[in-house]
Formats: sequence, structure tokens, C-alpha cells
Amino acid sequence: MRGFHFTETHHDPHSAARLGRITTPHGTIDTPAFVPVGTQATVKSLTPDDLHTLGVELFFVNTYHTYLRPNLDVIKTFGGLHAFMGWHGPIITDSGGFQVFSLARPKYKPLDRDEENATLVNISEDGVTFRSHWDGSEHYFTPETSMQYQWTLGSDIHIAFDECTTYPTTPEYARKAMDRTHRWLVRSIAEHARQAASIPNRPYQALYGAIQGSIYEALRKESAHYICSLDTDGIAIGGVSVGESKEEMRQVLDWVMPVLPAQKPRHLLGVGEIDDIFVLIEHGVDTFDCVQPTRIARMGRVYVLPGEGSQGFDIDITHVQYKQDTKPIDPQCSCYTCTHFSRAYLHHLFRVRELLGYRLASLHNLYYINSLVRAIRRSIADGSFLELKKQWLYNK
RNA sequence: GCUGAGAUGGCGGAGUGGACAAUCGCAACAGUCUGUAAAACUGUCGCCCGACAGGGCUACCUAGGUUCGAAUCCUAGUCUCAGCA
Repeated sequence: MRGFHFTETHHDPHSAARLGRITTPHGTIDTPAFVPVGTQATVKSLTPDDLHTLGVELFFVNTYHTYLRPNLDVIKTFGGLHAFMGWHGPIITDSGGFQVFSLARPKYKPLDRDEENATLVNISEDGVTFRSHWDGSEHYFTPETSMQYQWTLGSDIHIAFDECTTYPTTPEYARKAMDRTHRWLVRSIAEHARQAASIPNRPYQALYGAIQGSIYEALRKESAHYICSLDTDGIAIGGVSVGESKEEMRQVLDWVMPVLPAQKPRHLLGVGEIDDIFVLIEHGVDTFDCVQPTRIARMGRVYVLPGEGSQGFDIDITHVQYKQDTKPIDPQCSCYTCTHFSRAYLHHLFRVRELLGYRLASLHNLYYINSLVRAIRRSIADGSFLELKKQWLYNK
């Protein structure tokens, strides 16, 4: 026993949805589970206690960001992220692979008007040179260093360093990036083993390999087969939610998910809008992280049942129509925000940019999404998952 | 009452004869957001027509005037602020 394992506890007879439990040295995670993103060692505006109360069991942190600030030496003096940020439950860290995507194109606010420097990454076979978004300094990541960094962070689950391609991309480039990601995983596994053995009785930290292949069927299937053929603790699906349509994302899951072995946990990287959740769980995804609930919360968008004054699953509380609205965000929601405050108050907090607004909206959105996932787990248990899905997605 | 300064779009505040429907900031209105360069970013922001290009109308306190042409110069008036009575 490595101190990390996954058990499938129940399988939906009508779909690939399943219930499971991931055991880590810092606790267990009932799956399917939504994983909030705390890039810089904090889920913005929330405390670890808040997260526990919301039912969060796994915390997502970014290697790239914590490597830059505060830096790994600081975290090392605490013995890792758990003590540093006061979260003692399971942690999953991203490798920096997503920054190969996100820093690769000038989105807005490029640090340098110079075309040469407009992109902050430079990829080679050996690794990736990043230009810090803080100060422009150069930093070199390889599969090996990413593994070392994640061991230093002490997270319970590591993601192997991969190349998340931009969208759209050509089949040629997608193959090139995928093959490179595959070679990088072999290197990651070797370094992971070295790290595990480097200190006697070191608590085990799990490794997930990441599937790539953009939106190309042959590549996705090849990548899934290859990643699954290697010895990792779990499987991550990357390279989605990078600009493709929801239909394309669903197709990727159609191609990839049937290939994955039942005994390994599957993490879908970066997906988690309300309507996506049903789709990914239906495909057999166990954990999935997404910035959406917390990011849109800070922009004043809060989840609401479809039909509650919205076409989709959220409303913009900053809109004038809520200025005098005495109702809670969602009258049926029993989160702290909805049981204590009105839409008008939230509207006011956002209009005057008060910190409490960001916090209350984040609390609500995370409560909302966690409640939904909990309801989905119950529905899988009692066989009503597809009915619940229909109920939610038909209402839209 | 006298002397001086000033009145510009929702607000603050540029502009001081043509490049001005008027820089800029704020506010307002809307859009975007899926492994967080994100408490961010983008657009609109006098009225009307237009998908766009563009066109028409009304505007820089009020009323006259000078000029080919005025937010900008001149005259009178109204109001505001400061100092003095």
C-alpha cells in the first residue's frame, strides 16, 4: 500500500458515472468531487475552514505560481503546502503545464509591447522557459524540475508536466505536443520514483499522467492508451476547456474515457461549468477542478437555478435590476450568503467594490456547486443520475 | 456695493479662432470569463438613421456681435467663488 489508493464503490447501471473514494495520506475524497482552484495557495477570499464547511475535500494549487511567489524555499521551511497554508486535507498540484498554454499568447496586458516578448513561453524538447508575469524574469521548467517542485510542495497528488496546446491548433502540432508530453511523462515517472526514494519513509505522493491530443480523435485515443500503459497512480485529462466548443469537449470525453482503466482515478483538468458537470460525471470522471465558480463570483456572477431570472445558470448581481431586490440570490439555497443577505446587499457590495462581496459570492458559488455534486453522488447511489441530469439540463 | 477669478457633456476636469460631438478620469450601461497573468479585461457612453462605412440634428451659462469659420475673440446680462467694504 503506497498510502494512496482509489476504490470504485458503485457504478451507475445506465451510464459510466461512478461513485468512489480516493484515499491519501491527508484524508479521503468522496468522488465524484468538484475541486476548487487555489492557484496561489489560497482559494481567493476563503479560509480552509470555509472550504471544510462547504464540503471541499481536495484543494488545487499551482506549482508555477507558488514557485514564483512566495518561492519553494519558503514553503520548504514549513515542510510543505499543508502547513504553509493551513489546509490539512488532500492537495493536488498542477505541474505548470497549463501555463504553457495560458502564458503562450498575449491575452491582454502583455508585459512587453515588443513582439518578441509578447509570448511568455518558449518550448523545447527538454523543457519550457517561462517569463514571469510578475517581473519578466526567466524560469526554466522541465518534467524533472516540476516533479521536484511538487515533492517540495508536498501535495498528495501531482500532475505530470505536460504541454497544453492552444486552441485551435493543427493536427501536426497537436501530435508533436502530444508525443512530447508522452516522453515527458516517462521522464516524470523516473524522477517521481527518485524523489519518493530520496528520503526514507517519505509519505507517498501520487502521480497522474495527463492525456493530450487536442480535438483529434486518433490523437486522443492514442494518448489515452499510451498514458494508461505507464505506471501512474491516476489519469488526468488535459487540453480541454481551452476555447473549443462544449460539443468538442464532449467528443474528447467520448473518445478518451472508455479507454481508462476502472481501478485508477480520473481527473478532468479545468472543467466545471454547471452544465458540464453532468456530462463529465456521466463519462466517468471522478474529480475535476475549475476556476469558474470562484472567478465569476469575483466578477459578480452568482449561480441561480435556471429560470430564476436567467437564461443560464447564473445572474450578474451588478445589474441594475437587483439594486432593490430584497430576495436572497437563490431563495432555495441554504448557504451562509443566501440565508443572511439580499441581492440588493450583494449588488451594493459589488458596486462599491467591498471585499465582503467577493467573499459572499464565492461562498455561495462553491456551496452551490458542491451541493449539486453531492446531489449527483446521491443520485448515482440510488440510480437516478440520468433523471437528475434531465431535470437540470432540460430546465435550461 | 467694489475688486478679482470663473461658468464645458451625469460628476471632476482639459481645450482658449479651423484638425471638436469636444483629451482624460470617475460614474453609468452592456459583454467576456472553464488545469486563475483575472476583486480582471473589452466595448458603448449628446440625439436620430445605419450591420458597417457614413449621414443628419442639437450642443461648451444666456442674448447679441466680429469672422469664410467661435467652446475659444468682442458687448451686455445672469449666476458662482475669493478678497475688500
